[in-house]
Amino acid sequence: MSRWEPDARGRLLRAAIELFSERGYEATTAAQIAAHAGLTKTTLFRHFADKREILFQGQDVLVEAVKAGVRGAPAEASPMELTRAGVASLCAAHSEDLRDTGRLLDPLLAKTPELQERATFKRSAISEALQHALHSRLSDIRQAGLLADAGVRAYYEGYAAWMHADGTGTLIDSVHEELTAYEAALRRLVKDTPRPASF
Amino acid sequence: MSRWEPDARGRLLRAAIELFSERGYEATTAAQIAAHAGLTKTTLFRHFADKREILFQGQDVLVEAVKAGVRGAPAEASPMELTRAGVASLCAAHSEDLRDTGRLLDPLLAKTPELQERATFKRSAISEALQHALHSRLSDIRQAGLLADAGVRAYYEGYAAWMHADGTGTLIDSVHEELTAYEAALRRLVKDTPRPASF
DNA sequence: CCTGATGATGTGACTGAGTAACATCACCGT
DNA sequence: ACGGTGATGTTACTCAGTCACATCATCAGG
Repeated sequence: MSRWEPDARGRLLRAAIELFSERGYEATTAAQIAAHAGLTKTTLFRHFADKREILFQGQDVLVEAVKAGVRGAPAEASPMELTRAGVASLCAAHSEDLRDTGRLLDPLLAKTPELQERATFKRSAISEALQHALHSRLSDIRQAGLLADAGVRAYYEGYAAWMHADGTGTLIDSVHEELTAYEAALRRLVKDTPRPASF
Repeated sequence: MSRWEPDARGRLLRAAIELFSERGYEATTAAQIAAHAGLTKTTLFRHFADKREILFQGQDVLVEAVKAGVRGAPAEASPMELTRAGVASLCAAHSEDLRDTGRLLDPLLAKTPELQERATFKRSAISEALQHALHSRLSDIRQAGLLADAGVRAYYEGYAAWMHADGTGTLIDSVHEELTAYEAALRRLVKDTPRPASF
């Protein structure tokens, strides 16, 4: 299977992270990334649709994972449990070095609006997938939307907490914890809000 | 105040919409847009940071509006009422021809991923602004997040409904209606979910 | 061991987005 | 009339991304 140097995509990812971290995203040329990975600009764009996509490769997997997670949930699952199943499947879909990669990616995202835009788009794709999956099991499209938002929030914030933590906790535990907190916040919200909230 | 032909930004917007609708986004050159508006490519990029931004000009106003709306809400307002104040202010921040512009923009967005990405980014900017504004009045950051998501959902869906409707209803009514529906969905969600929603 | 098919890569040339330096021109106040 | 200011035009440039074509490493089969 493997001819030439294997794992061109992985090499390009590492090269991109390294160069972006040194010189910044805009100051790094696509040709430089390719050369640093022992390839050419043309080959780079054979693997990725554009420069940003190097860093966000494999996010499509997450969209599929979240759908599969909801689809695979037991028939008697409550709306919240369906959401949990979706984000749990999301967590399981990652590779092991996500923590290290994430730690390198995080500061880059923080200072590069162009990358934030792509990250936001990927997040919304996951959110939409989760919403549609939930909708097919819930009938109420608005509940599906609210749960999708809550689930994706819990996922991203659980991920951030897990990434920055030194401990040996797992991603999925961190996300579950976050989702539980969101569920509680939601309960408090409804309880404390007067019924006729008109105007 | 007005020298030369006035309202360069508006002319560029109309030119862009027209050409994008005819030939598509990618097939339209920045120079063509500029020429169609009686300007030059350089001048176009003096007004807008990039090609997409022509269509999304003025969205910064919305971010400010949502902040101001929450800030201006009465001290005794409930969380849901704060959210309502934010999105109401959002609705009020629009120009009158939004309906027509939106109807032209909508099909473009539907078939141009590059534009969807920017639209998603703008939406997330509004959502973040709403969340921060709510957080400063609510202390619970997770409630702020959930409410921001619900509010922005109601805003965008209310907007879509209002835009496609032939009637003479107002934007704010459509959005309020949507937000009420979301509040109801939220109540049902909490009521129907068993308390120990673990696993 | 040769040979042709296949698929990943390289080369060179091209279009278009976006930038920058410098020149120009319309208006406005004096 | 005159000078200042700000919006625009001109020209040339870098870089992202594309395309047609050439190359080369591997593998299957003779």
